[in-house]
Amino acid sequence: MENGSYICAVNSIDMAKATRKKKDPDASAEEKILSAARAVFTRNGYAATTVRDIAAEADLNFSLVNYYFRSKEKLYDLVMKDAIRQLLSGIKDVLNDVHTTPEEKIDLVCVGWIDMLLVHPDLPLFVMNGVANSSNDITKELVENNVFLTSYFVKQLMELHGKGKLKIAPLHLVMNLVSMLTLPFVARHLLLKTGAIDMKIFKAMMEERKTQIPGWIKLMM
Amino acid sequence: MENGSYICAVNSIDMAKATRKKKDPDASAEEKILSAARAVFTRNGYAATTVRDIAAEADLNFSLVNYYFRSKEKLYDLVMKDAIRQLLSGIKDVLNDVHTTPEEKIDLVCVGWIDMLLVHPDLPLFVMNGVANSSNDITKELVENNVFLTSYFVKQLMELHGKGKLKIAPLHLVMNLVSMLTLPFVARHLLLKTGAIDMKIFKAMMEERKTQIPGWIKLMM
DNA sequence: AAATGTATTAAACAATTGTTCAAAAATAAT
DNA sequence: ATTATTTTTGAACAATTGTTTAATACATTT
Repeated sequence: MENGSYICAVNSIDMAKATRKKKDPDASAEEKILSAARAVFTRNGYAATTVRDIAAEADLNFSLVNYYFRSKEKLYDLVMKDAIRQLLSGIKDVLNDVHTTPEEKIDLVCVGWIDMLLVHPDLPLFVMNGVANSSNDITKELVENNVFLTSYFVKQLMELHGKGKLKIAPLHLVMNLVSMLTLPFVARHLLLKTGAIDMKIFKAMMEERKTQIPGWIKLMM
Repeated sequence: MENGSYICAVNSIDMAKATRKKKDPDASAEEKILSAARAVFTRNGYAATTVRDIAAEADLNFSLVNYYFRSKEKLYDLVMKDAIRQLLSGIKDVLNDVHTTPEEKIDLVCVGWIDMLLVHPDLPLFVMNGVANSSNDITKELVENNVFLTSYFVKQLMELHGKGKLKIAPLHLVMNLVSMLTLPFVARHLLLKTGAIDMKIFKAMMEERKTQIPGWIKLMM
């Protein structure tokens, strides 16, 4: 890293922190804060989260949050960028594989996406809120992990659509796929709080959808 | 009523500015605060909204907010309950109509729901956030407008499903319907900010989906 | 052991928050 | 016109916020 870069040297105090050597094997404080921030931000959102909440979750003095991450906002941006990557980067690889058919991609995405959401069910709502009022930094992360129009999957679909071998418009197909995969997780509190279903049934349904959604999508094709 | 209630269009940035100026001078202070609260809460959420923000939006002294509504939280509960009603009560009537077939209900719900969301595109995300950390009062409003398991529509579907005249499980059908209708609005900032599509294309696609979603759903049946 | 650098703590900071309250202004009732 | 009631205002409040800073504890290097 360019320690001596004059641009960085302007703010020497901040840079000392930013370029701090992590040779210490006991860097658990920074890690603990980051993972605590992930938990609290995801649970309560940016505005409802305090620096002291994060420190309490990490069981550390609250000054350490600013010591390691300089500000609440910078820490949030970090967490949000990770969340976006977690949400999108997985399906990005699948959809850009040149050796699989569109049908195979759909099968893989459905299983992978739902498996991921079963582990991180709050991620979609968290990211959607973050995107709504996003900084330039976050928008950049979005573009880099964008998968909706630039993927090889969509390219394959557009080719089929041009030949008349695909009924549905590619963008509608992607919308339907993402919608059916994601919204149940976003809206699950509504189902659970009203007593419509319980958590056990919800999980079972999501397991079913791993194989059913590909079938429904293929009916549209 | 319906003067200051959720007046905003799909292009929330432009419309928010346009409608912010022309406030009804004849509206009472209480009404002005309520409609201002609707706008600010829906835009920024509960925690990021201050009583002074609401008063500024209503162009009134900030003490009047507590004078008329006793507390920020009570005002928020009021707005949230209205939002839930706005979101769910419409489709509730359609789905409980004993004189229409399931197919007819699907047609009506798709048009009505998308028309509503084109006028109030921020409503789903706002309500989903509200449900996630909801009070008993709000949960009650949810149950009363619950439509997912108690509706006549689902009853019709379960009867067909029992007779083997419906392939898809009723609950999955409802999930798919609501998902395909709603998620594009929740996730639209992601599409817009990445430059995948612009607002004009988005609106056009939503118009298409009014008639296409019923077709796709019927393929699953 | 001494010196140096890093990690952690506690205290303090100004700014902002929701809420209250008494006085003032406006309106209604007598 | 005088009184009574309601509406509006501005100031004040205690609590909480993110951030900074100086002092302390710990670790590593010399």
